[in-house]
Amino acid sequence: MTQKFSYSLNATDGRARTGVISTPRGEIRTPAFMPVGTAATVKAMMPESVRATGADVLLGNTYHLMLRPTAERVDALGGLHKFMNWDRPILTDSGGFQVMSLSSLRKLTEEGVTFKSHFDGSKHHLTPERSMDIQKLLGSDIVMCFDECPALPASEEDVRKSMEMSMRWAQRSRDAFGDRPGHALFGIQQGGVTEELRGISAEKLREIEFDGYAIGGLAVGEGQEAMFGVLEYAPNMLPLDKPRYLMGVGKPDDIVGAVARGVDMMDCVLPSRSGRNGQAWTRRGQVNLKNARHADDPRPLDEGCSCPACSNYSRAYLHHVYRSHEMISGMLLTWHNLHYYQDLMQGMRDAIEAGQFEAFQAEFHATRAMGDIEPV
RNA sequence: GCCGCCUUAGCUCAGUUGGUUAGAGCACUGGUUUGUGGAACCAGGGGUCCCCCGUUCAAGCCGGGGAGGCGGUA
Repeated sequence: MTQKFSYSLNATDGRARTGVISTPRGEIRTPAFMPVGTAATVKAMMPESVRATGADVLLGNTYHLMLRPTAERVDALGGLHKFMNWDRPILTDSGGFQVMSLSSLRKLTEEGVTFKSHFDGSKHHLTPERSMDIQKLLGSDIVMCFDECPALPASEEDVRKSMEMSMRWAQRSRDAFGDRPGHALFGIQQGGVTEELRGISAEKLREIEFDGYAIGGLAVGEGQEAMFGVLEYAPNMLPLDKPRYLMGVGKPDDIVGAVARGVDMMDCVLPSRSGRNGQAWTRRGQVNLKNARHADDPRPLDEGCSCPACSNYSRAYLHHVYRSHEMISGMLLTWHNLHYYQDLMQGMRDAIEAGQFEAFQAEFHATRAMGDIEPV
């Protein structure tokens, strides 16, 4: 018999919580950070290296894989896990984020969204039903509802209308998903930065019933203060006994703040994208390896880090290979960034289970406040 | 020696029939990235336009002289 998808809560400390999501493809320790592998790869990383950083689950993307290589081709080749050589859980975004990020390339109606491919101009119709179909073809373990992610700032009226449509799409997604043991469907709360709208959205999602609940529509221009404001109440509107996923977040301090407010899962392109662009995230904050001050620095990026970039290479080397446009630059920094993010998650899980999360946060902020090490 | 071509930012080069504060790419100095259209993007610093003389209201551009460089030829 197929193992079911389930979530169990382990420990709480304040509003922060640890738990485990069980799937037929393995367990996900929460709070979890999920590296983003949009196009069937975490850019610049081998899957075994991603795993070595401590990741339990990856993201894939409906829109991008639909265009290329197409969901049907992935299906014919044995599914996304086999295709990309990652046998652990995969969460797929529904294409809802692209409704915003590719707004100049699409038309939106109640029925769904028509995208004009940035590759060849061909038209692709994405509806809740089609998004469910694609995510099924991909073999996704955690399927996301098709929603509209509106950019902020926006008028409350626009956010309300958008949220209401996303809730109708959530029902259509639920209906189309059907009964798929071992696979999960997550609803996505919308409502911008308005508590009332977030409440209406949460109520609707709970009524439909999902295997997990995402908080969507944040980190889209509102700023950290406003986002934390929403997180003061949004997680509490969602069921206690299901995972809560804050979509698209974020920077390390966003992540710590979100976990403190009861979030269980997050994803973000930042560690991987920054890595390819010469930027590192460390315990002492953001470090730009492009900067001239690293050129003669024999010290590691972060001497407290055990990743390959920090164990085997100097800042001077990381600086050199970035400036030389060598591919290993993106590889090493992406690895470091993902390793740091996973270290951070493990640190939070340990602290929560030990009832020390407040002290952990104080230490986290104190270390960052020190700033990066002085130049040699 | 003679003939031809060239000389504009650190580098490689654009610069209309003379007309505002002389541009680009790369390099340099920084910054930004939040459910990836991104090994991306943004901003900034930097120039006796080889030198001198002339013509002109006005010269990177036209004329003369000189200095470097490249090529050809004795």
